[in-house]
Amino acid sequence: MLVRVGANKTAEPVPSQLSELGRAFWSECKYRGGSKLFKEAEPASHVYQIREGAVRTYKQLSDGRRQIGAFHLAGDILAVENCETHRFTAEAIVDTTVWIAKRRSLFARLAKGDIPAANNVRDLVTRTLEHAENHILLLGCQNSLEKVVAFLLEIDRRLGHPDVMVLPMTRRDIADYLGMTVETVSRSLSVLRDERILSFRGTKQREIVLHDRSKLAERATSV
Amino acid sequence: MLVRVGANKTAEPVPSQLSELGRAFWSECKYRGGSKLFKEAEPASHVYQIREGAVRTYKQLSDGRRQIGAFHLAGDILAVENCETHRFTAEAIVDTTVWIAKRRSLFARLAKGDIPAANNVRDLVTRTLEHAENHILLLGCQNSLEKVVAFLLEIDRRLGHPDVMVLPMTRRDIADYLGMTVETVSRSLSVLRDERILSFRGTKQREIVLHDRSKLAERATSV
DNA sequence: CGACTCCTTGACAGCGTTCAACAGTAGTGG
DNA sequence: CCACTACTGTTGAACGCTGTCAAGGAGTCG
Repeated sequence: MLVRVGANKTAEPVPSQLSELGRAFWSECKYRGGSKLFKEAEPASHVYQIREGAVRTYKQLSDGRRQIGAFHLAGDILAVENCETHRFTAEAIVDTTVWIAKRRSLFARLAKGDIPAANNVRDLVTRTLEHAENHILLLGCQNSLEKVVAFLLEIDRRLGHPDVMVLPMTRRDIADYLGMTVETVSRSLSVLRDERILSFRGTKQREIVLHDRSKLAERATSV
Repeated sequence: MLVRVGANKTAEPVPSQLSELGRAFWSECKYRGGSKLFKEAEPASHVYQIREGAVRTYKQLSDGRRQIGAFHLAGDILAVENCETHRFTAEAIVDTTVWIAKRRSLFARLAKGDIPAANNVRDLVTRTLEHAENHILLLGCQNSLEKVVAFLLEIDRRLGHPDVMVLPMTRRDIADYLGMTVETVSRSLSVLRDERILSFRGTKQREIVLHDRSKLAERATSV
């Protein structure tokens, strides 16, 4: 389930905003796809930085309805904004490597007046809020096709506009992120495929090639 | 539109978390219903504390669709979390009195190591995030009746469970907050009225009496 | 009074859900 | 290797919730 392998020893750069905190600050953990990093309402003891893989954060209702708040990809930092307890559950979508750091260590730095660290934390929280507000706009105002387009543009941007977009998440994850059903997600993707805006690579339906990003963006909701 | 009347001189207590910042910190402004406190994308120069009245914050799409992110009532503090620029528009719903303070003054305090102020700011931001995440859950997972029930319970709680709930906002505001149409909001309220869970006082449809809060809560979505 | 806004209600349509069937893939074990 | 199962994703058909359109009542303001 969870394997701590000690402080990181790789030579890769830390691709994030808290890198200044230094290597010794973090230690590495691995999670199998489907296992939880933490659960809603648990005490928030650590912050997480994704090194490889992907994580979904969600809230769930008693009858099983699930709302995914965000997908977290390599480089993303997680749970900085959670205070005493986690307000949602975090689950590895695929096998995932993360660096974790104790929140206490981080706050100790902040208390000592570490200005850059404080700025980084503030930036992270601001970005989280911004994402949530855009998500609210999407859920409240957009129709199904617009939602799927917005999702594709978001992931494409966050993956750095790759030739082939490899989605770690299932259609169900996408549906629960966009507040719709898997069937409607699938139908919307089929519409975009029929319009030659995208295609699936090979027989896998999780590898998407965007043929016309500007045409895709035209289908998006404009602010 | 906007009338500055100088530092506040009333004897009322400051009903909020930033009260320790002191009276001299704030000055009073009045806004007519419908006028804007600030617009999306404007530089964020002040923070706002509502003394009387109500404010809606929203984002708007180019075709007119509007998503209200939150309603702010007396005592609420606004725009602490906005960094360089405001990420949404804030508009007085009715005639509203606010205290405003320069962000620079607040940040100067934080920079000087004012721990209580920093904690208060962190609490405010956490609460804002929590509200946004619950809002996402509502918009993504709930049907129209559940949304209206959630709205009523939220306002009832924030007004301190009054005998008569006087809504400052229109049905359109409620609809744009819940991601539905005015007609459906109206129909949902009629359902609750027909079930004797609530009634309208007098001929005004903005004054609501909750007859059975536990029955109302049963209709709510449970986590 | 007329013009306007706000709200409710009815009729109807349509978007998205629900239900169902089916195909493709992956994993497991004989 | 194949059989079997579980899971994932797509597509079709029908239903129903919610949006759209329309009408009308009630309150407000000049």
